[in-house]
Amino acid sequence: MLNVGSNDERATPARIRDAAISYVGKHGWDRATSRQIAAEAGVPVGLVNYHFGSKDGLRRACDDWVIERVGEDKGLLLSSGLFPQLDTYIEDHPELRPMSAYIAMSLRHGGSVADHLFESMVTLTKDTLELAADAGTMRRFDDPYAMAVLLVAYGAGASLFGPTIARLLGGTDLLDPATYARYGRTTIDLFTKPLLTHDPYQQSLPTPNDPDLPTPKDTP
Amino acid sequence: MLNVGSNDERATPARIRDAAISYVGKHGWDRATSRQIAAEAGVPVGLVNYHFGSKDGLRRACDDWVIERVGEDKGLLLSSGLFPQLDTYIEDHPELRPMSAYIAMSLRHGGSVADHLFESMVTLTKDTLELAADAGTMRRFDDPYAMAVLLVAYGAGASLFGPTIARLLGGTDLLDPATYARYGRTTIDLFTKPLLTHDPYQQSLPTPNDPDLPTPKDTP
DNA sequence: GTCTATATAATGATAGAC
DNA sequence: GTCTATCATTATATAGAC
Repeated sequence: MLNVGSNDERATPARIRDAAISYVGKHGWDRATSRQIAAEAGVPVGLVNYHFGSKDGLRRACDDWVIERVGEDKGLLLSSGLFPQLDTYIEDHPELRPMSAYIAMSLRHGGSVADHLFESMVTLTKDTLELAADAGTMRRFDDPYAMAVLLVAYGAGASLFGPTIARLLGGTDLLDPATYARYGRTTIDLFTKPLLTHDPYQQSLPTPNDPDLPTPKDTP
Repeated sequence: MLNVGSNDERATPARIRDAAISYVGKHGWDRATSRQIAAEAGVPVGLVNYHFGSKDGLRRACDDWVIERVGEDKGLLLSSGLFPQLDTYIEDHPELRPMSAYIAMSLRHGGSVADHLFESMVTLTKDTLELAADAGTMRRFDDPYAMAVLLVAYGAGASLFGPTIARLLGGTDLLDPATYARYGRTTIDLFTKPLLTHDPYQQSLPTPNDPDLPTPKDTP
């Protein structure tokens, strides 16, 4: 029987998996229940465990599927929430939105998806830095890999706290034009002119006024 | 009766609250159960709801308590996980470790503690930037508040992904000397020399080699 | 493969003895 | 205030009819 009369021609395991990705992207695995996922997929609870063995089996299947899709689709990787600037890719590919939300939720909670994604993004960023250096838009670094790791972590912070950043900057969404203008201007300001006036690895810093207030980028 | 013979002279509500902060710092509120928290506090389950009404009441009490403590102790704010460089404060004040873990968990999941902490850290960072500018160790910015917001978000990303960063940099803990040396060197490298060679708000960027690979710090 | 019905365990919350 | 015992609900997982 080939799902005659159904309003969704995908195979049942795929429907359940996609429903799980969509629901977990909104609520996370901890709050998600097998019943809710089954309801979203339009199947009874029993089928979930029939096809995936257990809730944890479903989670592994979702993680593997997302990791596979991220490996195939560079656009999905770029819109994975590791750099807020790149989230606009989703607007042209709305079918990727549930998976992007699932990835963002995975980044919050950690696990294999977060690890795999972070590493992929580091590799891509390192390559991008080299291309930018070749093109002359960016300088080169002593430790390009470590620099890519740092930049991905920074981008992840900006992405995870995007709503908070937007609110403090006077907007509701970081990608709203007025809010993003201020955000982008600040980013450019930070990276076009040196932040620190001295390199503490070459000469000692002048003593700050208040030793109890270490500068955020100070070294121990 | 004043807890005669008990091995903990604190009042019972405080014991339950501290046990909740400790347990939730490790597992998060979703996975934490009233029974586990009560067991850690050495009291039966009934007492939890007697003193706090419900699990959600206990959560509100913990959040309020942490926010209050963060307002009183600047060191706790600085070691709240929003800048990995500052976590060393915990080593001198190990009694703050459970609350620091609770704060880190709150940052992952959002909520009132995360919002309050982020805003406090922005204010402190903005003041610190001004002090550093006065001392001559840092330049000044067109939009100091937005710059503080951006730097706190970046620091939060570095903190939340600290274990991942450490692993990719060849270590196990970001604060291990060898690992932190590489991390610190990269941070200094990033902030002592300009990253971008052109300011796109003043002149157009040269076309990159691959238009599908936007540079991480590009503007829309 | 799909469904209904159920088994088993754990949860938040409460009642009542002391 | 503190404890034991229990309620009602909900979760995951499974058994068995079709």
